[in-house]
Amino acid sequence: MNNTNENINQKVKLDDVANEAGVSKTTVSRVLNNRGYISEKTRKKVNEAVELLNYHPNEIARSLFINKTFIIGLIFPTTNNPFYGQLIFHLENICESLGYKVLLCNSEGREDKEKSYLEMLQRHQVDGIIAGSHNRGILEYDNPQLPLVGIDRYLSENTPVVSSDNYDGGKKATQLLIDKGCKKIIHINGSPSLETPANLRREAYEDVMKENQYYPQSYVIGENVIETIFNENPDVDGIFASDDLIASSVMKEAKRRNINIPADLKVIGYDGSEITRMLLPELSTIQQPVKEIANLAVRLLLKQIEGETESQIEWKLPVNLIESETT
Amino acid sequence: MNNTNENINQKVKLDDVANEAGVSKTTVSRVLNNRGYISEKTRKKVNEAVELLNYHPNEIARSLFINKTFIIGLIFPTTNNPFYGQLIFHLENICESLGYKVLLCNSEGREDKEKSYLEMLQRHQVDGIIAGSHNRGILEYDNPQLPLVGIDRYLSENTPVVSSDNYDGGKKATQLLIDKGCKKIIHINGSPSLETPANLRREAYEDVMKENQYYPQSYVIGENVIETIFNENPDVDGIFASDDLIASSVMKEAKRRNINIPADLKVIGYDGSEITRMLLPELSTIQQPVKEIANLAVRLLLKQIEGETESQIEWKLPVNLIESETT
DNA sequence: TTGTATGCGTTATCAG
DNA sequence: CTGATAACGCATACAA
Repeated sequence: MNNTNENINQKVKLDDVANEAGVSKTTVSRVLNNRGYISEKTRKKVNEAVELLNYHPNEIARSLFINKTFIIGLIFPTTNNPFYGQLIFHLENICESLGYKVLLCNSEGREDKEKSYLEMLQRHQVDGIIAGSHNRGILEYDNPQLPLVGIDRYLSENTPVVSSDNYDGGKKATQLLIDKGCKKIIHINGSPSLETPANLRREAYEDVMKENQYYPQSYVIGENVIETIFNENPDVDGIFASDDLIASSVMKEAKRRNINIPADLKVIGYDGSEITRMLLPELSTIQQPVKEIANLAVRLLLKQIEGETESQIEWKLPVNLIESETT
Repeated sequence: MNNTNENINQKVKLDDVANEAGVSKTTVSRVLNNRGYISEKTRKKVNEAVELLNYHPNEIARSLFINKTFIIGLIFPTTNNPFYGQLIFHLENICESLGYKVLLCNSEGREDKEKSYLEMLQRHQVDGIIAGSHNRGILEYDNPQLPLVGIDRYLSENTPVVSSDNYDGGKKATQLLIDKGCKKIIHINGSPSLETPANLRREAYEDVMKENQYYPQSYVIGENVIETIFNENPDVDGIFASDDLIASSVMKEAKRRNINIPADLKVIGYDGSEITRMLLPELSTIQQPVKEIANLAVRLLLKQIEGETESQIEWKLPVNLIESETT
């Protein structure tokens, strides 16, 4: 007893604290978790022993017993992207404030990685998963046991999806270009076959174009799309890109071709994440309410974890048009 | 037996698989872990049962037994930053490829958060921690039991630090500005009191300036530094910022003041992360070998985890000067 | 080649 | 108010 060296070579456990304090481990557990009645004297003894031995409860053992890990899995394409970087920051932040930790998974948009991550997270007994990526939704996300929320992504029939109001965003972007006098407006987006809510950006674009008697022309992101667009449409005077990175590539290519923005070509992007706003403030864009999206996603997930049911599946949060110099 | 509904309302465990296959759970465990001799027949039976019941081993229970979680804690200021976003992406990627998962912690550079994360990670029995942030090194990072690696950050006396060759980077940046004819060069950096390896960027700057008979002038990041710099030094013609985000702010302020870059003012940053290169390609910068840093950090950590010792503490990886339009 | 019994560190039940 | 004991799901030593 009173051996301050107990913690030298081995992790100290409940038993060690109990020995040090001269009580049973049940009592120590009770002190630590504030359960039942304990005399002030033993409480003090125990706390001193905890302090002395620098004891840290083993969450793994605890998790095994209570059958809950307080861990949330996050599956997104990559943190190396302004939008996802910001989203993941907020997701982690909110989880942390609610006592949850996050296991991070960079799927790189690859189905095989996503699949193995999903499996891994289940083995690790995560309490729930928040996933988003512009992948097809074929995955085994339909385990009814597993609390799940998608961000801008349909995961399975009944899993909640949180996203910005993509349709409204697409509408605002297209309308702005039209209002600014563009006649030949082109839209760039991911493949429609991915069936993500981001498709609504395209739908809105097409609807607004038609309403204004213009011919909608959407290109799918891929090898040299931007060059192709310029080559095939020398008279293009407006481009609505479905994210800011693409918009920045458009700007770069326009510069290379000596096309003046905004005089000859107007460009608007989508996302409006902090880093993009900082590094490319001249880009007009549709800003997503990233923090609110993260917040809602976490709350919907926790509801599921706590067994509450929520009938609403789709959640759309309002976007914000940022008019800058490229329009 | 042969009840396909066993997995409806409860997590299926080893015992369930054993029952289904008509063997003991020891046998199932052996099949799953490829240990000892098993007949082809039982192996097949077991695998079928696993398939049928959609069994996922409980990593938590496994971790408890083998006293290892295969989880690495990552403590960094925020994923909402091009450099850290990219670094964390690679760290996670490399860990994943080696069978480790990562618990993500956004410290926001706050000491209190960092402290509580550190505690949390230990409770969760992570196998090791990789941390980086421009904080002071006062934390309780000196638990000799806990494998640890710092990135651009001194954590404690003997914990390995991986960083870019900050001194060489600072030298290259400063020398470039001098070579380009700048006479009045100013450096912006974090507080020297933080005692991070990034201070070497400042040291190199000061050394090179003195060598060239120029007067070194360093400003510390803070409220309105950039405005202050321009106000106090109307004749400044070169700025070396210790990261690209600051450099971009310098560019913005210069634009506001109608100072022409690079004609009247040359600017160089530090980091050269992918996103910055994409969104602000015109910025000259010192590029860190992010992937190599991540790779080395993980390998050094795993060495510690596996009990190998490594005497070298400081690891400096070569930087790459990217000359673009701002110089 | 397979099965039984034990323990990893914790919490909860129940008895004292 | 406190302590002994079982159980969480798994992997190992030891038997058979």
